[in-house]
Amino acid sequence: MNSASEKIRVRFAPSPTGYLHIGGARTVLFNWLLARKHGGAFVLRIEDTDQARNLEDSTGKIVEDMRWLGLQWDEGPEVGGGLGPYFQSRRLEIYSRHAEQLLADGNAYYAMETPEELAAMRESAKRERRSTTYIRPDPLPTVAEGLAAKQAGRAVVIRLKMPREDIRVHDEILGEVVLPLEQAEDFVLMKSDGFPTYHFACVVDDELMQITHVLRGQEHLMNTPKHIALQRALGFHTPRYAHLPVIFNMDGTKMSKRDKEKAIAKGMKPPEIDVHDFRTAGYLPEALLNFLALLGWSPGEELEFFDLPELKARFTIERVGKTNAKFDREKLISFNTTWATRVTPARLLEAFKDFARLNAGADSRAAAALRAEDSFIQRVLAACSGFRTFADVLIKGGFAFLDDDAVTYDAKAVEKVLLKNNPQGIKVVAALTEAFERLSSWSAESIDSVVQQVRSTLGLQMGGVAQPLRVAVTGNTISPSIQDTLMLLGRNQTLARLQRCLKAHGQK
RNA sequence: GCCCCCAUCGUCUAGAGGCCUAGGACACCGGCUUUUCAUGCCGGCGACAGGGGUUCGAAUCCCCUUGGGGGUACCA
Repeated sequence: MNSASEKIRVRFAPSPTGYLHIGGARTVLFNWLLARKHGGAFVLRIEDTDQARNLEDSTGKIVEDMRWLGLQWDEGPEVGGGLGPYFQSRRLEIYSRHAEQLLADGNAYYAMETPEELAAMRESAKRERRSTTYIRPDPLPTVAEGLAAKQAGRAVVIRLKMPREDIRVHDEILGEVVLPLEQAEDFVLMKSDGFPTYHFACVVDDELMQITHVLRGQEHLMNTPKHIALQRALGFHTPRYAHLPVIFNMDGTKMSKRDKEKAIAKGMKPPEIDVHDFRTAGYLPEALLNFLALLGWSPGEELEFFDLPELKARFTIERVGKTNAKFDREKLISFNTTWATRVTPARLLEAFKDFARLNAGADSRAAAALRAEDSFIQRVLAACSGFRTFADVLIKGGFAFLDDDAVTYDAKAVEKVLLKNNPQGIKVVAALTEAFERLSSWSAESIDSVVQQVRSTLGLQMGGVAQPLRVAVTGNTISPSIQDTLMLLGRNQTLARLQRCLKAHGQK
């Protein structure tokens, strides 16, 4: 899509209203890919022009999520660049200057309708089944009149005089899109608070930051004619546009932060929506990225797994699809399971520690894991292989990080496995304890021989021995194989936990 | 309401007129493995929204219908 001579410059322009949304992450990824693919530049620009919606430290959060994904920008917050500032709130003079030019050229005008008048216009438009709501004043207020009104304290905005013609857009993904301007109206450029609207700031900044390709969500498609009209009025060039399909929930609703609140209200576990949610839930960025890439893009071959370098090598805008996609969490989980076995042990360790840090405040096992030796964490990870997310590692292997007396017993497991049948399980635990006390060497083989011995002595099935043992040392019915479980604990800890269990649940 | 976009298995998709009795992956179902939970391996089920054209021939091109999505702000 690029001529060889053109240096590609793309941007991601989020408004700082919270964490990076999963859909935004996909947009970041595709922009990053396009820039890296062609040796271009990836700009991060913060669109903080809505004073009411800006959230404290939102930029910091977005930046952190992008870094976690491994999608570094070349210009923008924290890294600077020659075409800044990269926060729109710090570019106010630039927008005013361009607004004045538009006013002077007669391409824009001051408008002074009150909110009530605008509401009335909307009403009548609806009644008359018109698509345009705003009616251009005739005659237009002069600049002098606008200034005077502003001076008098009235709320005054600046609107663009839209040309009366259709606008044809060539979209790199959608193809030719004809947008009849019959229904486009004179939209606001400068708000009465002196801030530019999104449309205005976006067009001015894209020009000044020399953006060549605009890759954004399809919800922006209908903004494009406005932007093109504005570019023409300003004498700007028009970048190439590519509108990405939208990502939805499996039920077809939009993935929104509101889903979390709704789930909580219903007493259910909130779904992951923001990148940060997936990070906290124990997903690998490798898996998330791979999954996201395949949401809207396809390599055209029957290949499924890609890391960033491979993605970079294969990505082309031509292979981005037009159809909206649903976010299949099951498939993401499957990707995560696979990626956990594809990354190096060192990388897996690093990712797990990141997860543990994020969860240390809420989960004692995560906190305990942070105090463990790296090599020990790796042994736990290996013993839990096949896990879905790191959250499952905590469930299955968390017992290994805890101090012996910090182990809590699951009431149901204790009842079912230890206490039932006057108490069958406890007797097994007692027998095992004695046998293990006599065992001097501690290996998977010796552990296994003891378990087999006790099993045949008591005439039980394997499960009848392994489960009581598992509950006794981990407090629960889920853990790695019994040999791995005991190897992780070692002889001393195993014996300590067995004795503690007998003390807590055994017969006096 | 008006404008715009989209349309292949439940989901993500391959397919750019004959290679298609439509391929892959996830999910699902069945089997194997098994000391818990998972993983892993093998097999199975499963789609071109409907109707008209164009063509020797259409999932692929055109039109209509239907369905889904987006826009219609002094939000971005």
